[in-house]
Amino acid sequence: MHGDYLLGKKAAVTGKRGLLEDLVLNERAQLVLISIIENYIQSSEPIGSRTLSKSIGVTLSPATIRNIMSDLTELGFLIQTHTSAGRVPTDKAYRFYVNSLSTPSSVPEQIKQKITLVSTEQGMQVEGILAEAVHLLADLTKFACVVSTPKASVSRLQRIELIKISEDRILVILVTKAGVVRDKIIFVKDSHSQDFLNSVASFLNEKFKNHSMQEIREKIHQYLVDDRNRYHDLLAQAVRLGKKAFELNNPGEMLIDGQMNLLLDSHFHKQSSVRSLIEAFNQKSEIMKILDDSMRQKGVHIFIGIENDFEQLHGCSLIMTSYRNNQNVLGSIGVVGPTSMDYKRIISIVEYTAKILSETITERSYD
Amino acid sequence: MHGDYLLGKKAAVTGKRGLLEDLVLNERAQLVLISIIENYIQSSEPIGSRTLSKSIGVTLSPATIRNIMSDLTELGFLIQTHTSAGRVPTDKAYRFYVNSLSTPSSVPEQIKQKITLVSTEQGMQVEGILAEAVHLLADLTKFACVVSTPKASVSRLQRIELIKISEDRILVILVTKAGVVRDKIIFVKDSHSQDFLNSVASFLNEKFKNHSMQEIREKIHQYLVDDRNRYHDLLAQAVRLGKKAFELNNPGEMLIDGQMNLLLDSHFHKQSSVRSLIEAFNQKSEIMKILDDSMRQKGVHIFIGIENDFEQLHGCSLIMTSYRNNQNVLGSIGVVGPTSMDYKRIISIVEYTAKILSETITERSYD
DNA sequence: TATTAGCACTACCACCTAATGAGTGCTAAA
DNA sequence: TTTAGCACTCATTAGGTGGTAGTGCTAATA
Repeated sequence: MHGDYLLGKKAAVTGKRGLLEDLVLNERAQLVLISIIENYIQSSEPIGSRTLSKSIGVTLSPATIRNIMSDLTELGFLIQTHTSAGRVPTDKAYRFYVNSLSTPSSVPEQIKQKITLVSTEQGMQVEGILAEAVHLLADLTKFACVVSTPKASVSRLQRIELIKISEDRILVILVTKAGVVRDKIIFVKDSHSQDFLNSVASFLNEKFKNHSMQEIREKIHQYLVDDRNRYHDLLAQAVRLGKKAFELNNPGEMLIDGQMNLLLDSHFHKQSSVRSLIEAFNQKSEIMKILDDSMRQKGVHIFIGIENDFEQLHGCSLIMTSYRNNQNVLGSIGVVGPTSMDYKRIISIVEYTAKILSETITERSYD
Repeated sequence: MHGDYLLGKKAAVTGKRGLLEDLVLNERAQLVLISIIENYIQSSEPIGSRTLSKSIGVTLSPATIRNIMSDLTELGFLIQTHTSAGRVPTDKAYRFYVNSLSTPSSVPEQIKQKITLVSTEQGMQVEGILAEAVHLLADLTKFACVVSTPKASVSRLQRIELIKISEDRILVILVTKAGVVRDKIIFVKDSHSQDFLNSVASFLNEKFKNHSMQEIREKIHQYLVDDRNRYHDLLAQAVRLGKKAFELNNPGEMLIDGQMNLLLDSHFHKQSSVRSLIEAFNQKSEIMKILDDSMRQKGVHIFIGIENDFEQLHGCSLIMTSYRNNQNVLGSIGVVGPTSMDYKRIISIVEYTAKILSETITERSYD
């Protein structure tokens, strides 16, 4: 048993592990661990002491490395698939590795050029831009990629339009500040003239322009409970139609691309993991939750292995980040891949894609 | 050599094969062939003479069956993976099988109920209905399913609306008779007032309501080349804006669902076929072509193996059919699966789903 | 005391072999 | 025309072998 052998001074003095574990590994152990991880990311094969002793920069004999490996295994950073096999990093190891990545690596110029292409086409709808972005990301990373469409509740109103389609149907067009156009049809009992609908629309526009859908719904609710408004005909009708128009029936959507890429990856070859991947992508709501969470905080979010709450994705790592216009965070975009992905590379690509996506959407926004 | 042994009377008299080959197999040979196919569809394993002699209805000794099989092999209906293996049906056999399916089998009540669910939700956009339909189809068949959105060119105008979004941007809303709402933003040099846009829109509505986009584009082109119209200011502007508004920039889209289902199928386990499937679904335009073709003719279209023109899909069979409202064929929907799929079952499900989809969309149409 | 060399041991892997069995084609008898 | 019988083929499986890449432990070394 080597025990304290790996521990840095802090831990050696206090004897504590737990939360401090990252600090606890001495430099050489860190070097070995990172080296194993990077080798494994490249080769996808268990790393042995001899192999490592050659590829590692410092001169360390296989035996020494074995000792270190043995301790790392005991600390839960490595596992062996069987007695006489090399070591494979655990989720914990990847977490350590990702935490140790201080300087974000830059995206190669060649890839940057590919990503910039998204923004060229004019007049494209926001959904089209998102679809192109997620497709591009899937193509570059060769993993599955997801993007959520701009959240209806946070986006602010640029304009509402009511169009009489038939006696009992009204087409509602909502244009948000972010340039997203949403249409839906509402059903009414009494027929209204187009002129009347125009007045209602201009009333709603005046009242609610620049407010978020969330706010609008709240205000409408207030109008509704205030009895005084009953006697003002236009107002009453406007509120009634507005309630339907702004009702949240769009549950927030997401686009997926490159799901099949995952199945080329050797880590997902087992029948069982294919099945759970299929289930995962069928049940979009769970992935949606993760995307939503990533919207709330800044920067890139990384979920390694079991760190995400969705059991079907426990064999995967997720790299998520948000995109925005210059006013609001709109949605998020990210990658789903094997835990042994090349984090440096993928993180930087996701980050850069989100940046370009944000710029492209900002250009089209009305703020 | 048994040669004529299998041939029906017609062929025995004339000695012709070629196009008549279907007629050429005598009844017993047909029975054997169909039995092999149905067994193989169930088991996905090469069928031997002994197995077949048990499962087949008529009493035929393995030896007899071997003779028949031998001839069927020679005629190109069966192949052997190796000398001592059972027989596997060829594309030609499936074609024969599908042609021989006269009475379309009915969909089980249980599945019918599932399919009817699509139509329940009110106020859903057409795209949403399509997405649900294709998802359902993928779920029921456990294969990949595709659906094309209603073609812009054939759909007829219900209403156009022009909304000033900013000084140089106009939001165009097109509502088609089928209930599809398309929006796009066009860029203009000179600023127009909303009032002016309203006049333009009502002019366009009056002129073009009920016309197909294709027709409208042609008419606009005529206006443009007619010099007399230059001096009519509203008309000239209307035509200019109309040209942009009706320009076909929406290349026709399609939705895919259940791609990953294919990878559970044993026939696609090889690396190479996974790769070509990924390519196939990445290059949507080719699948789009097939969907488009299926729109032009009535009924269910079946492409077995190499019968479709898209090389990446030569290992697959496609079952396609169109959906419509009560006026027009709008698009098509179908399944991509292994050549050894259960044709009876899949065909009936595709047919029924398209029927329900058509009904649902007809309800929402404005004709 | 930390490191390393040496050694016994383990388990996968690739290769071979032989036995099994499901399938065939051919021939001769019913 | 059908079928029984037989020789043959070849994929698959199980068992056995040597090689290899890895381990852990111990003793020697710097």
